[in-house]
Amino acid sequence: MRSYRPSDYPTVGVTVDLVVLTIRSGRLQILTIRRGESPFRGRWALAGGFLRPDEDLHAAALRELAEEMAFPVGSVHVEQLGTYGAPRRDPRMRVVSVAYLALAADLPEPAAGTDAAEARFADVTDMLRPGRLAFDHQRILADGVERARSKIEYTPLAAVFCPEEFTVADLRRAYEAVWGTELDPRNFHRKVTGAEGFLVETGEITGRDGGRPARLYRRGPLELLMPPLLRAAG
Amino acid sequence: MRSYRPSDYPTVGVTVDLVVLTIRSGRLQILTIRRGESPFRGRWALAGGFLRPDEDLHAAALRELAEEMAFPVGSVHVEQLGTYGAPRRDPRMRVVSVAYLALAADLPEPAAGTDAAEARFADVTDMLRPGRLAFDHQRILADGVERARSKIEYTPLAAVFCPEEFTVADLRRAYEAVWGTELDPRNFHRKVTGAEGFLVETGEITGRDGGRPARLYRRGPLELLMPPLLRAAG
DNA sequence: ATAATAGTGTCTGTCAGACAATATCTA
DNA sequence: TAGATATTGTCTGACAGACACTATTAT
Repeated sequence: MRSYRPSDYPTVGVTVDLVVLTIRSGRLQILTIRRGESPFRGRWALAGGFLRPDEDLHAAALRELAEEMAFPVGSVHVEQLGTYGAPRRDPRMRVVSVAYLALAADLPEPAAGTDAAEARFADVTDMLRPGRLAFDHQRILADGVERARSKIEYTPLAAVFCPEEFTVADLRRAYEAVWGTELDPRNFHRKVTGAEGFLVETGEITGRDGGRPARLYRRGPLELLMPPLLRAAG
Repeated sequence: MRSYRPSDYPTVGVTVDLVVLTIRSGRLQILTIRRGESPFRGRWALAGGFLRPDEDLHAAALRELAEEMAFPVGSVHVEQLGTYGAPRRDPRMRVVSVAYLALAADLPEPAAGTDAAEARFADVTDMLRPGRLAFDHQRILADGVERARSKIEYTPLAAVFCPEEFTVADLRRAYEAVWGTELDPRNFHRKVTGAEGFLVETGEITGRDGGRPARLYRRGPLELLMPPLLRAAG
């Protein structure tokens, strides 16, 4: 029925929840907020909040991100992940949550928001275990991680996990962290440097490690990786 | 802010809208409903309606589908497409629409719903032209078509556009209709019959056309096509 | 020298696109 | 017979995984 009298439908709260992924210490990590109020008081949850009256969904996601992070929104990738609206997923009232996926390079320590007691990054593998996250956020996180894992197969998006200038090895370690696999450095190198437009050489090289210096690259203009990288082995 | 007093946030209507795609006369077609009331009265729009109090999002999509179609829900693929919530996308009130994508074999003629004056299938290429659809439904349709086009690359989903038993040529014509391209029948044949689990032979053959009879197949258990089919040429 | 990391070259198997050739029907 | 469609076979080029090998640094 497409009639718009408010009496026709119940009060529904619409929130925007965030799956914020980054790589720290070589491991894929997720931003979590410790809840300051009931239900699930003291438990960890995804960042999120209510959609505001005149706010687009995407804008709400960016706002939530900025609230939690004191954030340099430049090099962050944000995309809609999916919407979760099971009738009793929030015990207090009907809530439909639009989840967003955010991927970013090693972020500054999070700043706790208004009514969130605490914010931190936690290992994704840990938070994917049952009972670690409030509400249905474990499921949302699982969907977000799977989206990230498949998206870096056919887009150059893994570069957002790296600093502005990065080596091929940096990029490979980002893939390894997200996929949880090991890749052959030589085949990986050949593949990504051979993909026209994926990487742009800066002309500079590193000199810090105990090996041959590596060239530095920036993200190129390529948006779609054809053929895609394969998760099994690189 | 994650506090749940109703005064904190505005009234938001949540609807579920449907991009129902099928193939008729060799062309990809979309289910459209002629609107019976303002705004956009008399214009065509996607099927859809309000989420009910105790209803899951996916269940709402299936209900809308059944309402419009008098539907055999068996061989239909339904998945969430995305959520659209720009502040003034509906001129009357704030509406957040969760869009679903439904793919089905040649469907029975649609049955008009409660307050929809009329329902019909229309060519997708036609409805993608500006101004054909009400609200932001052109954008939602475009997203749905792109999702379908990419999804049949790496899943055996194109088979839902075919009858229960179908020939390799039937399947190829489904791909051609969705992608809007022509595929080499010989390479296509080799590819899909060679993909373990994509197709299961029924043992029967056709005899109706003016050529060599073709074997009949059913959908196999395969869920992910590796390597994927390529849109450019098959 | 040895360890460590960066990068190149090469081999082999698989699979894509192209298309010739064959099989089996209708008219 | 000609025409249409189904199916198989074959050729060639591109690219994957595997891995030997060279290059350049730190210790």
